[in-house]
Amino acid sequence: MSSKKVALVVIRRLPRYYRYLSELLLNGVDRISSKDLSERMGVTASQIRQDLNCFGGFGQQGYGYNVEYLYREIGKLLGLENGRTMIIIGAGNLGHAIAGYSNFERRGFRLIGIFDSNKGLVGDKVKGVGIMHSDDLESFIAVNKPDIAVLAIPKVSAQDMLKRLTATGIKGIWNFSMSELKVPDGMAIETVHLSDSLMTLSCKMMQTEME
Amino acid sequence: MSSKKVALVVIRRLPRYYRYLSELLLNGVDRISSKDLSERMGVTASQIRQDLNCFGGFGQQGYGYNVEYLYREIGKLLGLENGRTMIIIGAGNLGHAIAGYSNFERRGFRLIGIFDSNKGLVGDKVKGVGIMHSDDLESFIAVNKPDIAVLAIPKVSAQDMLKRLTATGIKGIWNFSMSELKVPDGMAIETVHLSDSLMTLSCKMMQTEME
DNA sequence: TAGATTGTTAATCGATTAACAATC
DNA sequence: TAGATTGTTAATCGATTAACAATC
Repeated sequence: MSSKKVALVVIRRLPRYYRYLSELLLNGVDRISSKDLSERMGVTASQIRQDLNCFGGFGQQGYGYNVEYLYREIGKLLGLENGRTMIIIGAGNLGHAIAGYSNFERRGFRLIGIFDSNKGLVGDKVKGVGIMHSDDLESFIAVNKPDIAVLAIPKVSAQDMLKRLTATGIKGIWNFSMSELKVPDGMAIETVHLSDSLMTLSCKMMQTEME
Repeated sequence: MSSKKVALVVIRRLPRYYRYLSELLLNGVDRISSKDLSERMGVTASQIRQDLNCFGGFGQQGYGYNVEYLYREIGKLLGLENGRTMIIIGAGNLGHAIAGYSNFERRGFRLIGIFDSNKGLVGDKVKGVGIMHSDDLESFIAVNKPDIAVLAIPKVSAQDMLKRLTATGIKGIWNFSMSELKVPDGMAIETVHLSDSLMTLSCKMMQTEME
């Protein structure tokens, strides 16, 4: 049933198209050609057309793309119209920071719970969402069926937690723990490797320093 | 002088090699072949050898690689032996989370200052480092010469702040703001796009959902 | 209709993998 | 020396760019 698998490099470019289209929309632009968009984004027009055609024909020959239509279609591809709900596991600094990140709501993600294994934190509220004890995770998920779990816990507990989450049938993991987690089929994972990212910056600095 | 430029895809793999080698070292393994390492990491041995040879020959025919030596050499490539110092700009949730992220110290990065434009926060300490007012940024940099500035501020202020930082001669920017920042030659930037990452996860979920 | 611009096929480029001679 | 494994070249694969026929 599934059309042939879309390359991850293409998927990773969709959010960027989405952001640019969102801005065009805000500026009242109602149509755009791949050439025009390519110049604003600093990519080739070919790439834009190729990328979009992985998912279907959203444009019209001789006209270009309708900004609002394309924006909404890419939103659908990104699953933003599904009204994703999420829970954060780990109410440390990082958990708090993610909870406080207002941009997610703008994209249709809704935080419905925060969990921590420290009983001292239970009952506190972050952005109006209460912190619950990790022991109650399974029962909460069974009732509220969140789409995404955000892992903001130390590396050592991450693998165990993933196992528990797998059993609950949760569909997406946004992983900030250091671990290299393997997820079963039918589950999606996206890892943000902060420490790798900082080392990459440092390496880039080495390169520029010796130019 | 610079040997031919190393591809970014290769640079981005170095931190991962570094982590694996660190673990081998911890486990007392003192030599490893590209084949053995490739199996542990789930990549090809060819790729490991190609990647390493972008920077020089670190191995020995018939023997493989000395773990400690290779670990230290990759550490050098990553600039981890430079003892990088960093400042965080923006003491909101994200700034706090980054400050509290102990993994950076382990890799030789040292936080020496935090700045915020909110006078109410000035004087507070995070992880033993005091929050200063943004007005004092330039004078602080002039005296303490930090290597890296972490941008944990809203999108609107990011472009301005980058301009100020450019004037100070700072060499690396770790950017958590939404903006697509352009940096001048001689400056390195690494952007962490949290909201793009979350949308990517959501898109991956769409793909797995329809399999 | 003529002009514009897509969707798509073909050509190019770069990155990954395979193969093997060099050598420890 | 023989066996092992690198460093490096050649082959393959995939992603990007160019070109153009289809068509609005």
